[in-house]
Amino acid sequence: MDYTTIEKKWQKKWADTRLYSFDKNSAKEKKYIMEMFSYPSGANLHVGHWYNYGLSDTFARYSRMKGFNVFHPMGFDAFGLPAENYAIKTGIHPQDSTLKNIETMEKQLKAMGATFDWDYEIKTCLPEYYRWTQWLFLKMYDKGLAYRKEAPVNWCSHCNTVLANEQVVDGECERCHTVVQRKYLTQWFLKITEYAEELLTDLDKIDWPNKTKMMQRNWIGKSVGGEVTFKVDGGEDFNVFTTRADTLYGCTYMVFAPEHPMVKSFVTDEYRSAVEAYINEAAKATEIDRLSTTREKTGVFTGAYAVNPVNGRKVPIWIADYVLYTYGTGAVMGVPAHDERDYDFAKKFDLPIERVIKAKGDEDDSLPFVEYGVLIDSGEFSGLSVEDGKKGILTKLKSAGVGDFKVNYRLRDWLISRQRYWGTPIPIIHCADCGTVPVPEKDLPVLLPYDVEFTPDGTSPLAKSESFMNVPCPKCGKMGKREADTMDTFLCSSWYFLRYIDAHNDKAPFDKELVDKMMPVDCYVGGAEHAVMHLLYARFFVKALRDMGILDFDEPFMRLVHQGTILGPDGERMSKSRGNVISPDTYIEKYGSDVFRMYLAFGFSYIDGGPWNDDGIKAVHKFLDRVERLVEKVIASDSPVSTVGPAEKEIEYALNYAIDKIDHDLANFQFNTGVARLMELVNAMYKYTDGDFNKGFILDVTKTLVLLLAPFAPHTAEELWERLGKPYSIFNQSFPVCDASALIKDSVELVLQVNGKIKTKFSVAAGSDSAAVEALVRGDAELSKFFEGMTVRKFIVVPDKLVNVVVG
RNA sequence: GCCGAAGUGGCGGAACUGGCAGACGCACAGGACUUAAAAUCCUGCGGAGGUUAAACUCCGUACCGGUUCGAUUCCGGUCUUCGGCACCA
Repeated sequence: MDYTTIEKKWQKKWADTRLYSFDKNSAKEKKYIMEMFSYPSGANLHVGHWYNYGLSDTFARYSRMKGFNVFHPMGFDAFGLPAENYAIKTGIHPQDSTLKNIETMEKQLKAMGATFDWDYEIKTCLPEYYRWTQWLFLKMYDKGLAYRKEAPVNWCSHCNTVLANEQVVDGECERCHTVVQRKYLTQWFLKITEYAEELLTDLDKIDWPNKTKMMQRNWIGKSVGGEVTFKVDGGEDFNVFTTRADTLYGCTYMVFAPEHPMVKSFVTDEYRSAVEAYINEAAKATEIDRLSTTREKTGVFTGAYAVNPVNGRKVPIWIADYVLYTYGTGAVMGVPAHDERDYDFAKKFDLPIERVIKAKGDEDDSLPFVEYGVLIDSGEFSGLSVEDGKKGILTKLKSAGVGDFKVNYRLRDWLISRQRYWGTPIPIIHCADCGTVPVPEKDLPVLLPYDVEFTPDGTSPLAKSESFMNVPCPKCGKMGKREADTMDTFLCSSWYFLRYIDAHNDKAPFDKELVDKMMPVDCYVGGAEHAVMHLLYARFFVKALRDMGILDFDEPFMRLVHQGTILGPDGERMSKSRGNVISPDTYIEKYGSDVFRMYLAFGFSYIDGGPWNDDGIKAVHKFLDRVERLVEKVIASDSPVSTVGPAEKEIEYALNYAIDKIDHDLANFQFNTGVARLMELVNAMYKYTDGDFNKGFILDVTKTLVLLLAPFAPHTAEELWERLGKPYSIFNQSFPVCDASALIKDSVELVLQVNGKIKTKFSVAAGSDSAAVEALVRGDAELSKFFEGMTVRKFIVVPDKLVNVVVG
């Protein structure tokens, strides 16, 4: 078959007849299926796009044939750093390169022959979209969920610019190799931490891969403990968070994060220069390095002391970079006897180590001892269990007003400010008198000006546009300045699934009723690299919007599937520098998109991915040709047979087995085994049609075969459906239903094991109970000879599966 | 380093809740068809031993150990590879 030609033919017909146009008013049950939209980076679709979109489309087609009203939209995550960097390098404006890339990708996505309804397409860089991103930001602001505070950025003093983490290589700027510094800027945050608890508990409501839920749980990082108020000797109070309040008597020193603002106030003159030098050094280390448990601990004494509220004891205050300012209170109590990191630190700097927990029995008694035991040398609390000790100590501190029970989360608020051009402008005006003033709704969108100098020179690109920056304050009318930063692109992707549903609404981001009806997304497919950030931000957005009354459900994505990664033929991640990039285009030209898609379906376990292999694609090509020959052979046949005998029974079995399995496989994204079952069916049909056969019978089987093939190879199936004389379109047909009665077998084969080793196989009537099988085995000389003369200790029968005779 | 996964023939991969390891396909080998090749069709194909050929025996799911009548599957440990680590998206 000339796949390229028939693909063009059917793509045109599908488009002309608007076959995949979504009908909002359909009476059928809706199914919202979507893939993570793509970033319009390079010019052409990558194998990864095909793998994600092509096979999700197979799932969408299957869902459609299963009777659902499928909503399957597509769009582009069009803002972001790469386009801006490309512009800095080439001088081509991000908007021009992005829109051009989108055009190319649209064309290629259409050539894929997927069921996308392009009427609902989204491009996040267009004002008609980002206008509503701004609107949603303002809602967050109104609700008190958006606020400003100081936060560090990576700063390259040579390039005079903020660097993304990606642009920092070994602590240096990737372009000029200047050592990157931490610089503090006032930036916008969204209060995702307010939703920490719900983000954690609602994971139980959704059908997501366990590993993804686990990663989100750990990212949110709930710890139950308490806060203890210490006092700087001769200075202010400060809090530390601890999950081990029971070890408070064992606190022998205190550690502050180097960037903690209090450090400057209590450091003594004698230690000031050493502390400042350390703070500067610490500013260079990455967070990953700082959290490393094997890295040599560093730190300096500040000269100051802290007073332990439980016993009035004074302990030295140090600073060390293993304490992070962003977690807890930015200060921790050092209990070296019962914490690994504190132990390492105390050993290195020769700080006292005092044991306050003893093992319950004669367990391991070495330090650090991090197990739960019994309190010792802890005043009135000695003798208590760890659990009771925590409660007792915190209760006492609480009544004295120097502590309380507290739950802490590792999750931090979401920093959304970006000192870049190619993003959604933050709709805020800074006024000398009124402070931060939101742009009134009627003035949205705040348009991103086209003509802006975005080469890095120390300020946000937008700050350099006079016409953009200088506007009257909406409150008092005096001249103010616009916010010059843009938003993190993760904001664009935190609500696009809502906009798809009502993509052209120019009165609101979307119609509430429509969104409540269509959401949540029934199946969301995308890479595991988004397991935490994007997927957590989107969940947060939905919960925040729900609390504002903008929508009425709790979770955006009911089911989540991660596709794997297709590697280069060498087993390495595809990259231009490695020269192992497989371009789909050359294969599409040669074999067509059905063959390409079906190879991706057959050659890999969907969630694992794996290395590309040219031989595999030939195999699929061969298979589709084989299906075509079979169809032609059946149509052309004038075989006179019309009887239905054992051979037909066998085909019935093979057919229904295939329907049953393929149905299950498609529902579970197990495309590779689905194709394998199709191949088995085709093999059986070849055997059956070798010689004379019942044409009427096999013609029906062939039609069902083509229906089963349709989600995997849509163009080919549509073509074969037409050749079989069936009416357009195969995608308005129902997916075949398995006839369970054809799968019932009279007898089954059982395995006979002796001591777990297979000896032989034998047949029994299907459904025979254990007693009957045991009697049969014992009574049959051919079977019992395998354990003749031995003492049978146990006789295990697993009905319809096996027999294991345990002898001793 | 921390968090989360993965490891099965020469290769891609299969094995639903612990029950015949290797489905399906590739590669390879042999055969049929052909003047020949391609295409197509048929047969074989984890390793070692064994046999004229079979039968049969042992080993085998990264490695070490455990639970169990029985482990690719569950538990503990080790190694390797991959994803994420808050400004790539």
